[in-house]
This record gives sequence, C-alpha cells and structure tokens, in this order.
Amino acid sequence: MIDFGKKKATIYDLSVLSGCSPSTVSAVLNGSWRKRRIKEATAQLIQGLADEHQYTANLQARGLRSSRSGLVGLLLPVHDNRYFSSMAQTFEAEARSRGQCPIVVSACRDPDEERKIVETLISYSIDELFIAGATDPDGVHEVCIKAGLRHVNIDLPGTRAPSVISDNFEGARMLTRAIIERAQQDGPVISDEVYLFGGRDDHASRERIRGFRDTKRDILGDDSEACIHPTGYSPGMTARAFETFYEGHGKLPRCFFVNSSINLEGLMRFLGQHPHETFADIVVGCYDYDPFGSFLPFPVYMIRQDSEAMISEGFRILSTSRPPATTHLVQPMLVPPRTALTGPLDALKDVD
Amino acid sequence: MIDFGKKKATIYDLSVLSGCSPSTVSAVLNGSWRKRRIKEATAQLIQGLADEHQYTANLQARGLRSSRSGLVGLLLPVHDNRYFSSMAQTFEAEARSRGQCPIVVSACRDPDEERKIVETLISYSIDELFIAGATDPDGVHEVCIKAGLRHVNIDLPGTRAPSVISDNFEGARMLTRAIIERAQQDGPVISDEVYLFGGRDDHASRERIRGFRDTKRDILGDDSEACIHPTGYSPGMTARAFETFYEGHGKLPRCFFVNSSINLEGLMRFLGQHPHETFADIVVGCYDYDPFGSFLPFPVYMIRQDSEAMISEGFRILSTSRPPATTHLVQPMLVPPRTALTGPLDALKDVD
DNA sequence: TTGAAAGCGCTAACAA
DNA sequence: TTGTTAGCGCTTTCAA
Repeated sequence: MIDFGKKKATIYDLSVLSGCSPSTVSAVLNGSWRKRRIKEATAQLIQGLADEHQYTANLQARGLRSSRSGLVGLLLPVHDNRYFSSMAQTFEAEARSRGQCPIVVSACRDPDEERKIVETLISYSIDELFIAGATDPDGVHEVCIKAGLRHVNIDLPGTRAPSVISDNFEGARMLTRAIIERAQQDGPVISDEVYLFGGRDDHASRERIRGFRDTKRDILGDDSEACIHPTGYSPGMTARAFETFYEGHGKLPRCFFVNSSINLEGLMRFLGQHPHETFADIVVGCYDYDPFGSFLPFPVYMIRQDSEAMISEGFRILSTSRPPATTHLVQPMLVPPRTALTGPLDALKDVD
Repeated sequence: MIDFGKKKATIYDLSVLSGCSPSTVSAVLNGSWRKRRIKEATAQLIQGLADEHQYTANLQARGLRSSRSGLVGLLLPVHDNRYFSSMAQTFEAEARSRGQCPIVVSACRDPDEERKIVETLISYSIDELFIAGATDPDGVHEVCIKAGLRHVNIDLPGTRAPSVISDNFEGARMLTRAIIERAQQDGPVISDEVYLFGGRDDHASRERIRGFRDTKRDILGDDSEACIHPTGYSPGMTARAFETFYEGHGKLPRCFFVNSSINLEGLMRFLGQHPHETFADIVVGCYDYDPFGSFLPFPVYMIRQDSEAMISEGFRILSTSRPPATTHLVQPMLVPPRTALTGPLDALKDVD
C-alpha cells in the first residue's frame, strides 16, 4: 500500500509542540488528567494539539505498559449460526458501550483449539473473556486462571468459573409440551411417536433430554430410551440419523424435538433428498430460534434463548470483585410457529 | 479472579536459565534463529526451557517493537446473518491457516462507526484489513492509507482500493430468469407481476436491479420502474413495503426478487401477520442463500455468493506487492428451492 | 500543578 | 555463532 510517510504522532511530538512533559501529555490523553490535577488550560491546549495532529494512542504500547489492552474476547463454537451470531452482535454492542474493544473468535468445538485460541488472546493481554458454548469450559478455565484472566462461561456451564446459561430443562419442557399438544390436535399421540434428535453429551443436551423425557412421561405416561437420538452437533450426522430412521420406518416420526438449529439444518438436508409428502404432517420442536426456520412448511415450535440477558449478566458478573463459581439460569422463551421476532439488527437506523 | 502470582516467563527469565543472551532467546522463540545462524543445540536447549516454563510470547511487546501485530481484521456490516457469518467463519479459518489472528468486527452499516472501528483496529497495529459490505469503502480507505494499512474491499467495491465482489449483475439475471420461468409454469406472466424489493443505493443493489430489469425486458419485453421497491437493508422497512403493497393490491406480487436475506426476513415479518393463503402461490427469488430460507412453503430460488472464493482472493491480493485498485468479479451460483448446501461448518469433525 | 526517569517485553542493528 | 544495546510508545512512581 502507498505509505504516506507521515508517521503517527506520539506523545513526544505533542510534548514538544505543547512545551509540556510527556507524562503530562499522557495524562491528558488517557483521561487521567483530572485526578493528576492538571490545569484545565493545559489539558485543553494539549487536547487541541492532539486533535489538530490527529493523534491516536498506540494501544499496543499502552497495553504493554499497563498490562491491560482494552480488549474483551468472546469465544464461540461457530459463527455461522443464528444463535451464536446474534450473541456476537449483542456482545459487540455491549462491549463497545463500555468502551472496550470486542474480539469474537470461534473454536469449532475443538477443545485443543479452544485452549490454543484463548492462549493467543492472552498473549494479546485481553482483559476479560466470555466463553460461550465451550466443549471444555474447565480446560479453558485453567488457561485463564494461570494468566489471571477474568472469565465467565456462557451457554454451557463450567464447574470452576461463574456461568450464565439458559434454563435448558424448563425450555425443553415447554417445547416438548408444545409439540405434543400440537400433534394431539390431529389425533391421539403415543409415546413411541415422539422423538428427540441431535445434541451430545454436554450439559445443555443432558438437561434438554431430561426435560424432554420428563414431559413425555407427564403427558404420555411413558418414555423410552429408544426415542433419543443424539447425533452430535453436525448437520451431516443429524441428516444421517433422519435417513436411518426413515429407512427403518418409511416415514419420519410424527412429532420430534431437535436439539439445536444446527441439528435442524440436518433435517433440511434430509428434506432436500425427499419429496414433500414425506413431511406433510410432522410437528417439530427446535431448541434455538431461527427466523426462517420458524416458517417451514410444517409447524415448527422454537425456543428463543435470551442471549441479551446472558451477555449482560456476564458483564455484570465480571464487574463484581470476586464472583463465585455459581451458575445463573436465564429463562428462554417458547416461540410458536410462523413467528418473526425482532433481533439485535433492529436497533440500527436504516433509513435509506 | 484468583491471581496465581506466578508471573509469566519472559525471554529474560529464559536468558538467565539458559545462560544465553536475550536476543538469542528471542531469535529462537520467534523462529528467526535459523537465519540468525544459531546452533541447533542452543535452539533446542532454549526451546526445551520455554516449553518447561510454558513460555508464551507477549504479543503486545512484540507488536510494539516490530510495529506489526499478527492481527488481520474483517469489518462486517452485521454478524447476525448467514451470508456474513459464513464469511466470518471462512475468514477465520483462512487467517489462522496463515498464522495470523483474525479479528471480526461489525459496524452496523454506519459510515462513522466504520471509520471509528477501523481507527481502533489501527491503534492495535493490525497488519491487514478486509472491508466487507462497507457503506463507505472510500472513507475507510482514507483512514487505512493514512496509517499505511494494507486493505481490500469485499462484497461492495471501492474506487481506491482493490475489491473482490460478486458478479451481482449476472447473479441477478440468473435469479430473475429462474423465478419468471418458474412462475410461467402456472400460466403466462406479465411484466407488472414481477417485482423487486429491498436494497438501497449501493453498488450491489444497483447491479442487481440492473440485472433484474434487463432480464425482465428480455423475457417479458417490458419493465417498469414501478416494480422496483428499494427499502434499505432493514427487515422492518421491508416488511412495511410488503404491507403497503398488500394493502394496495389485496395480495402479494405473484413473483418477486428480494435483494438480500436480510430483506427476506422482512417478508417473514409480513407473513407472520397474515394467513397462509396470502402466499400460497408466490414465487420468490432471494439474493443470498440461507439453508432454512430455501425450504419455505413456496418456491424460493436463492443466490449463493461464493464468499470462500472472495476471501481467498482477498488474501491473495494482499499478498501481492502493490495491488492496483481493480475490481475482481466472483461468480455466484443459483440455488433451486429446497436445497441444503454444505457450509464451512462441515469441515469440522464432530464425532460424538 | 508538573517533570524526570525507569521500564513493560520484545526485536534488530552492530559488535565480538 | 552469540552478546550488547538501544529503543518501540506509553504509564507511573517519585520529586519538585
């Protein structure tokens, strides 16, 4: 790129220009001048010069010296999913409103990657870390502790650091009840017609499965292990599970619970391979909300997790002095089929 | 958080432990020891000590000294949309595979915010910047130039820096042709039945509108300004446009082109307010692919933009010495209704 | 109310 | 093949 040559102004340049010492300039420019009792006039002089020369602080230098950086991290499993991308959107806004610089990264649900990425962030001296949907929160915790980095778990709890998660049990109960009752509108439903697909052996999945089974037992009096099909979080694996079921039964279950919108993508892959009749009368529940998923050509009940509340609770926790490693539950919300909710994007002005 | 007291090891600690000088340690630990002709044995000694003491470089210090940081930025309009979130996913993988640390940020289509955020990134001495979907690419360009920051425009072109964008004109032609032909399966289509909603006065929208009108004229022999409804990029505004149309005509257009998946969310909001019959027989084209949008209860043709190609072309451009400010076109792809494509997530291993 | 000076952890000439 | 040294731009005591 064309190098404009003009090196960026430093506090030394302004020190010379203003006739003040570098430390005075520094104090004025980082906002600590009030408490360093610097004369208002001096401050204004320096500020004026800074503006005139378009001074901007070198944040690496500041960070090196003060061993803080102004950066806050959000570690995500993946970007490419509405639950996490809307969490990122919310996180960004919150962080900026607190004068911090948000850094959003994804670790692809790989525990090693999670730790490596966090180590990198630590090398940049980030000040705080939100660990969302980590496969191994306690592993990441170790890394953070060693570096003295304040952190909080979001979405998936750890045992060693404060956590903010959805009430997955209650959410699953609401969702299960909703889909069963909806299916019952078309005639009696028996336990063997109600399945769960997706998720794996993490806290969220376990709680959702527990809520699912509990509710099935409550409503249908019975509940069998055979109806639970954990497939991991990949769309491909989920599609294969539907395919297998279809091969065995000649149809999809009449009514089923999908563990996350990522798993729901697996259902799309299955549907793409089969004619419309295959799913003319299914009733689906999906844990996670997606604005298009809500309008599929069969009833889809969804759970909208309150990521805004989780993020802001996370910031609150990190602002307390010695937060205990307790778990905070946030209530999710049941979204009936064909519902378009507003999201973080709606805050933006977009008048053309 | 509990501070473990153990301060992080520095090259000086290792210098003492190994009996070598700090510069030797530095060279070993940053990989430049080969060309500094340091003895293999020395290198191994130091590396061993480093591992043992879990040394990790302080990247702020390194960055300050070398005035580079290892950070690459991606500036997005928003996170919460599948087109951009999958771009973020791809960008992350590419950056990491090149040993850089990706920083993804969103500026909410606010030109001031765009510049401010980029200035912040510059303060952290990022090495390169991808500017995706910027409202004011040339404004951002100014800021980058002043700081000598290498940058490239993605998705929306600027006039001053190299750009990589979709072939919006061709994409729009494919999409328009597809929806018209599909609508013709149900009987003759006249020009007044084919509309376009969404977008605004940016390069992508203009090209898409041009492709749309061109194709309408080609196929239907006629084309009227009245069929074009730019609404900006907000779901709310788009919904209002559909509402207005509906009030005036008692139905939606038989066949229409939606400028982006963000605008398609506006259609969902409209649909949420109206019974199913309102859209029993519409044919929709959406510029952007969304895996759930593809399975809505009416035919939705989509355009899948090749963000992988755009990102990797961007990296290629930035790796050349003095890239000219030319625009590179990347071909998008037409996706028929009810199609589930694989995405960046599929690269992940997710065996449970 | 301000200045002097030390140093955060690292890199890169230049010496040896 | 390795060591010495001078900073990168900033913050922060301590003195004045």
